[in-house]
Amino acid sequence: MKNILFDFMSKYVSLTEEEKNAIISLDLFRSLKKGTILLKEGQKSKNSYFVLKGCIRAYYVLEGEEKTTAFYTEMEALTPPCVINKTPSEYYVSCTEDCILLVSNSDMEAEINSKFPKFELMCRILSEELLAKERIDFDEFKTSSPEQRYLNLIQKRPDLVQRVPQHQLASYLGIQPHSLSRLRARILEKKT
Amino acid sequence: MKNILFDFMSKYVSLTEEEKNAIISLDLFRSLKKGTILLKEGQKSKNSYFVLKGCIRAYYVLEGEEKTTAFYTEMEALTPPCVINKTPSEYYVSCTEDCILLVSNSDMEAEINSKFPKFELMCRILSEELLAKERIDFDEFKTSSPEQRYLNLIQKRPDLVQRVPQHQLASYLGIQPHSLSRLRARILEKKT
DNA sequence: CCTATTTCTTAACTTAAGTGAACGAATCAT
DNA sequence: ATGATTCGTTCACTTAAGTTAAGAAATAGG
Repeated sequence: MKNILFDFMSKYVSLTEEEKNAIISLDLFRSLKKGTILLKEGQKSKNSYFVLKGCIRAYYVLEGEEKTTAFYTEMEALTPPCVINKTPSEYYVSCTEDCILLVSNSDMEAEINSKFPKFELMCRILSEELLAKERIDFDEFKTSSPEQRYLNLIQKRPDLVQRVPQHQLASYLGIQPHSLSRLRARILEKKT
Repeated sequence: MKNILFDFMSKYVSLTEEEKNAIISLDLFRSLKKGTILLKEGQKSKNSYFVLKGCIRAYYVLEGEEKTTAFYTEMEALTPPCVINKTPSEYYVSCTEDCILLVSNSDMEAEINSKFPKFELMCRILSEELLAKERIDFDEFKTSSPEQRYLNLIQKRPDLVQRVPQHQLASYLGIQPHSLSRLRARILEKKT
């Protein structure tokens, strides 16, 4: 697991043994069971998550309905908006599978970053990349139909379609579960 | 104009006179006429934009149609994905009004950031904030209907509805111009 | 293993968005 | 000023998504 992390980080900065040890000594690795809730609506939190194994999802509860808006799988990171804005969380985060996560908190990050400018640099580059990616995803979403979005998802994250329940995928695609069922049937018919 | 910039920056870091002078000496301020194209599809660019006055928009040309996906107005910043990913741009950026912009390039930013760790810190915080905001916007988009999105826009960015052509707003809302017209008529009827 | 719950699909109906055509209004270029 | 293009609205029609209800399939818990 440590190697997976350091491989990931090496894409951004090269680390000395001292720096690696500093990270390990923080003791950030956590094993969590499927269904574990990491963050609840209304809660204040300083925790960020990096998925080493498994899948976590962010979802709102609106009028009693769960609305899933994001999945984070291997090598993906989530710092919930409530951590950045220091406000109570608008949404829930839970493990959709057994997970191994890196859980860090923002105070600790600030300390590490001021001690190792290299980490500060890595965090800046990483969040710039994530922002660029998020904007492209948003743009694609805006400019395509539900059907195109589903076909696009099959191409780009085929694993998600397999490992995640349909009704969670539906709201991720911005539609009702019924519509996703119908849409899938429609696609199957076209193929034949 | 310089004051507007330094007021903005002061929310993130406090600057010494030396640092302010370093920024001014970079000579980043640009006045641009309405209609000026800042970035074209296929073009490689290292430029980021910060809007001091006016409005710029990002749009794709898909099957001959312009699809506007974002507007940036006063105090908003755009670093196009092509700058981050070092790839040819997927979209266009143009001025929808006469603008005063700060135009910086990524090489220069890297140099400044390594010289002044304070700027590195500011950039990290800023992009984390923008990422959090972008995710919330995306979540809201996913979980609401075109009509709700339009009503939401009137609340959150009433200026946009005034200063930007309808057909550009439409694709920003993820719908066809015709649908926006109809939707507006529908809302007016409900009110009476 | 069996029941209870959740999840997924299908179908019928309603509502809204996509599409194409037509028209007036606004804008732009000459 | 005027003719041409672009822009916004309206209408009729098509297509797809929202909604409600019902039942089959899968899953979880005892």
